[in-house]
Order: sequence, then structure tokens, then C-alpha cells
Amino acid sequence: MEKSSVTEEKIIKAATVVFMEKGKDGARMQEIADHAGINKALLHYYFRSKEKLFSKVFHLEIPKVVASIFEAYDETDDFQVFLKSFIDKYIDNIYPRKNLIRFVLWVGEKSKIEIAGIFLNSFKKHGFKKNPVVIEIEKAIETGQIKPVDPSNFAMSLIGMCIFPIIAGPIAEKMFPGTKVNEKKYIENRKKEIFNLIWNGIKVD
Amino acid sequence: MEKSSVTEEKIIKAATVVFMEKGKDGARMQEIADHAGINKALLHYYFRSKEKLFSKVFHLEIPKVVASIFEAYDETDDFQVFLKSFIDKYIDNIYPRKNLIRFVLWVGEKSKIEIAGIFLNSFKKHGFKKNPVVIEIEKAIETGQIKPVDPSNFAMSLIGMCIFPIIAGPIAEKMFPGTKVNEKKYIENRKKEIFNLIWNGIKVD
DNA sequence: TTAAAATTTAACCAAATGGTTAAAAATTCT
DNA sequence: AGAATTTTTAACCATTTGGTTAAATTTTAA
Repeated sequence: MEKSSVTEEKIIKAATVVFMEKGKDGARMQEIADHAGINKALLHYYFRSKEKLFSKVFHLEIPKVVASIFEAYDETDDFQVFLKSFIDKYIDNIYPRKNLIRFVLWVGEKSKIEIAGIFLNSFKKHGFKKNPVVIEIEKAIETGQIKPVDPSNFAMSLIGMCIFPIIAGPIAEKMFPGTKVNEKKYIENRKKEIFNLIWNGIKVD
Repeated sequence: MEKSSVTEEKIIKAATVVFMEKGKDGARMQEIADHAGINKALLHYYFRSKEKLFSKVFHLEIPKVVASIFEAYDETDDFQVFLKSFIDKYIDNIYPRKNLIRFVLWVGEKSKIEIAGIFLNSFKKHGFKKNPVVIEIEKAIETGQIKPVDPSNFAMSLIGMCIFPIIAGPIAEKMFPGTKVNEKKYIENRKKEIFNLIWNGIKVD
């Protein structure tokens, strides 16, 4: 690999860390340069402006949020198996990416960057036209494995339950007694609770 | 009311809007002053620094996030009724506060401000020691109205399902086909889907 | 009414920040 | 090797930003 692309990668990596940590406005070009082990002029040589660098990072990172869904996705005919495995893998995937997700959610609303295209591209790259979880749910309904819920809404609920405690972090810990987002035991237990709630509901038969 | 407190209130209101829109670092003191219809010197006369002003706003706004739970809370002996009503009111409450919630989630992680105390105070003010939803769930389990789920986890799931589509906004719309977070029809339907999923699960009996 | 106290403003300041420049150092290519 | 090209740096610049100051205006109260 040529030196140029090595440096460019170093910059993007550093910028990603700093942007995610400090936000777009809180991030300092100098800090990004320091983090990448280069000086500010070089940083501007590679990326003319903060805006351009930010846009680059944003476009590279969004697909990773999408990807975490595909990475957790395993095709099976047994929806119960699929669901259990998806929750397990998805939470494990997003956990180390919580900064990224918080960042994308925050910036996705505020920034003027067009995100629709980025998302669709990301889906296409994985060979799907839409959310694979939605597809899997539709399949399960058709084969009579689950009740006829609205697939899109169900997928939203599923992702919401997985993501919320992770992005809410310290807020969630104060809001809900016993929550310890950083303890493996809590996370493992949460996976089970999510599955049980979705699968069985809370109604007493 | 004296002029001073009127001005102070104007400033806080303006600061809240601007901070929520632009974030802590993106917000400009000048913009806050303009928004409040005063000049920058006066702004600093009332709040010595941006940091102090921000802290004030943050401490005033967090309780409102907590409050949206209490506002949606109605005590009943019938948990099914409680759940339906809670989902309905809670979503209606947080919807116009989505900027605030996104802001608190983002800043809550990044800012060094101690949030634990703010939360506990906020609970106390409403006469509760912990999340009222959790209390209601515990009651319902004791009276055998619902299955013995983990109350805290269940509450987290409930809140997560309600909050996620709202804070995810445009991201959610791309991720899940058919989602239109700004349409009343979508929101009303989502309320029903959340209730049904929680109550019945998806297992075919 | 008038002096004291509080409020409001315009002009200013120092520091920080994004960005530039021109030259030096290192690489690449013939 | 050595000219051309790319990479790297230090010093610099213009603007923005948070914050100050001192004087003018308005309000309060005796």
C-alpha cells in the first residue's frame, strides 16, 4: 500500500474517533491531526476542510451501522432460532459501536448530509433491497410460524429494544434500577428478556 | 414578576432551543442572545459563562425527560388498561420533546455533569423512589395479571420501543420500509403494534 | 425629585480555531 | 544518479468566539 493511502487511512481513523467522541463541532482539527500523528497542514492537504473530512467519515460510518444488522443475520427456516441468534449477535455487534450509533443518530438528524442514499447503497451492497430482518419476519408470517404482526413495526421494536439500553447508557442506569449496561451479566440477561418478551408477551394465558 | 427574572427566563428558553438544536459546542452565545432578543454582554451578565448557562439548561431539562414518564402514568388496578394508556400518553408526550431527548442522551454520555443526582431528585419530586412503571409492573406480577418478567428489563423494553422510532427519526425511516415518523397515522398505528407485541408476543399458540 | 441601584448597550480584547503558504524533506521514476 | 513529484513541516493569517469593560439608560425607592 502506498504511503498516501496509509496516511489517508490514519487520518480517517483518527477523525472517526475524535468526531464520535466530541461531535462535529466539538472536534478540533488539531486534535485529529495529533491523533493521526501528523500535523494540521497535512490534514488539510488530504482533506481540504473540516466539512469535507466530516462528510467522509459520516459516509463511511453509516454503512457500518447498517452492516451490524447484516452481520447478525443468519438465514434459517426456524424463526425462533433466527430471533434468538439475531438478538445475541446484534447486541454483541452494536455494543462496541455504541459511540458510533449515538453519533449517527444525533448527526443524522442535525446534519444536512443526505442519508437516504447512503442507506440504500448500503443495503444494495449486501444484496438486499430492504432490511433483512423485515424479510425474515415476512417469511415467518407466511409460513405461519408467528402471528401476523406488521413486519416493519416489529423490526423497529426489536432493534429499539436492543439499541436503547446501549445508547441510553448512564441515563438508563439511573432510570431503571439494577441496570448495569457495562456488565456482561446484565447484557446476557437482557438478551434473554428481550427474546422472552417478544416471543411470549406478558399476557397470562 | 420583576424584569430580571423575565429576562433570565427569556435567556434560558432561548438557550434551551439553541443548545438542543446545535448541541453544546455548535451553539453560539451570540445566537442565544439574538434568540432572546438581548445582546451578548447582558447574556454574560446573567450567566457568567457558556458552561454555566449550559449546566443550567441541562439541569432544568433532564427533569422534563423524567417528567414525561410521570405525566403518562395513571394508577389503575388493571395492568392492561395501564399499559395501553401509558404507551398512548408517553408517546404523545415525548414526541414534541424529541430534540430534548436526543440532546439528553447525547450530552448525558459526553458531558461531565453528574446526572445521577438530577434523576433521583426528579423522582423524589414526584413522590417516588424509583421508576413508577417498574412499580406498576411489580404490582401486576404480584397480582398475577402478567407473567413474572424482570420489571426493570420490561420497563426498559417498553420505553425503548416507544422512544426509538422517535429519536432515530430519518434514520429509522430509511432502515424500516413504510416508517413515517412524522405522520400521525403511523404513530397511532405504532402505539397499537407496541401494545400487541408486548401483550401477546408473537408465538402462535 | 433625585440619588442609588439595577439594567442595557457598544466597543473592545485575547485566545482559539480553521485554513494557507512556501519551503524542506522524502519518494518515485527514468 | 538526479530530475520530477509527492509528502511533510513550521510559521503565519484571518475570522470567529467567549468573554470584558466602562459608560449610558432605565428603574426603584426615599
